[in-house]
Amino acid sequence: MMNDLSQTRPPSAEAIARALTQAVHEHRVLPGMKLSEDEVGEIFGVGRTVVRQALRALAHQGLLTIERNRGAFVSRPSVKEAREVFEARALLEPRTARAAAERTTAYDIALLERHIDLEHAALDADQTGVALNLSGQFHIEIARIADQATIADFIRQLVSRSSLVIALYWRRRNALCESHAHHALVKALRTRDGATAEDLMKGHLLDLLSQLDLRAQPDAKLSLRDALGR
Amino acid sequence: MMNDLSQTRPPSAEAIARALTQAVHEHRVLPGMKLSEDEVGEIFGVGRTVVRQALRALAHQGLLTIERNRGAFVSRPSVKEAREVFEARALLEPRTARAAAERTTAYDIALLERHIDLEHAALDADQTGVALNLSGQFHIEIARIADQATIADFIRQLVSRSSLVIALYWRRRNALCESHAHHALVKALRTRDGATAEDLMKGHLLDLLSQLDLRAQPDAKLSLRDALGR
DNA sequence: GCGGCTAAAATTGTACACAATCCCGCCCGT
DNA sequence: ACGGGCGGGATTGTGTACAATTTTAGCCGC
Repeated sequence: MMNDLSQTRPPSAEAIARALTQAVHEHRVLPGMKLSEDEVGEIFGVGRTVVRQALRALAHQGLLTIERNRGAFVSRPSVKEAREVFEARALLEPRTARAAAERTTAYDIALLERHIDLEHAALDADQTGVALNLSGQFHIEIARIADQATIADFIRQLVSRSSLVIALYWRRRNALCESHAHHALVKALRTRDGATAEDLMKGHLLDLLSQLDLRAQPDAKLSLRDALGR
Repeated sequence: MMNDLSQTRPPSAEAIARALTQAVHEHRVLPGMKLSEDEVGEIFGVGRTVVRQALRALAHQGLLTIERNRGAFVSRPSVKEAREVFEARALLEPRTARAAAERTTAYDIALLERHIDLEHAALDADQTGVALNLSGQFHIEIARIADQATIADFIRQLVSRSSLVIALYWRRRNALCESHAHHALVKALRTRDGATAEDLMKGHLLDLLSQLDLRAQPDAKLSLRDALGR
């Protein structure tokens, strides 16, 4: 699975950050893995300077944790951090969904429905990682529809960390639960029903939280590099 | 006003970021100002590498805006962004204040009251910038008391941007309004009155927002360097 | 005088070399 | 055999040189 970017021009730090982010969101790179500067640089064909920019950007976003003189590791949120992520989402997303409902256009609806279709397609193809990533982007899309760039940015970070939380604490693997919740949300948005959208989002987040197992302690020692398939 | 760090060891990127952040929060460095890498590096006695880390960190936080091949500038939030900042704060802070009320310890109360004293002292000394910074930190302190690290981080960013918004859109200069609101909040926290704390915080944020003039277009071309007093 | 073009100066972007730090295996002593 | 200390290897941290880009000043022509 060669990245087509490497053929043309040296990818920018943002491009590398995006690629790594997607890999983490799709659970191809798991919490605890180390991202060596040399390794990443060689993979993407850039010097360490650019890699460091990307890694530090992801660290500021909470996706990576940089330990001085040790390197960058995919974050492993503690149980407390996991709860905090969903508590923050509970504060931000329901109201945002309500605001989105009052601003949704027909084009937005089409986009969201197409998004859900992609989720289904990924699930049918047994690409749960891809489906999970799309599922997260659905929430970001709603924040975008609400026309709240600042909040959307926060939600993006929270969804990102949620991906880590799910990787660590998810209970069972059959993740086909979300589809209906998302579909119901789209319906509420289509009918401009802000109150329902807010309630649905709140319930949806509680649902997600309830499917986590926040007792166990995470542990893992993981290899690397081939998880990206390179 | 020499920074005592420069005498001992080269300050870290975090230290530089903190110093710059404080300077911006205290309105000694104003929105639109350019932060040249060489200049900052010379001031703090470090190479550009470390400066870049600090600048990029602040950019990720929203305090600076980095334009490629042009440099780092203190962000100048648009009117829309200004509204978004306070809308995000309205979502996060009231609930957080309620949570804080239910967890406040006697030590926290003492800390907050001492904090308010410092605000008063700064105001009496006509150091409105310092007072403003302390006023912002008060909000961060409440998030810390609520024991919500994730949300506290978001609030920290929002308070930071609020400082920029105030620099651009503040209506009148006599900023002695906050003291009472903060004092009332502490009282609610002391009595473990979460509902009142939530209401007070909500009102306080609306109050702040109402004192902004969000019609005018900001513009300024500002000198630099001596604003830091170096 | 004014607009556009050109070149030089200044500033940021990137890579690389070297220093600092950490990790791990080895060795030695008990 | 086991624990502590030591040293080699590997990885990250930082400064610096050079490349790319932008900006600005100067100049010419109109």
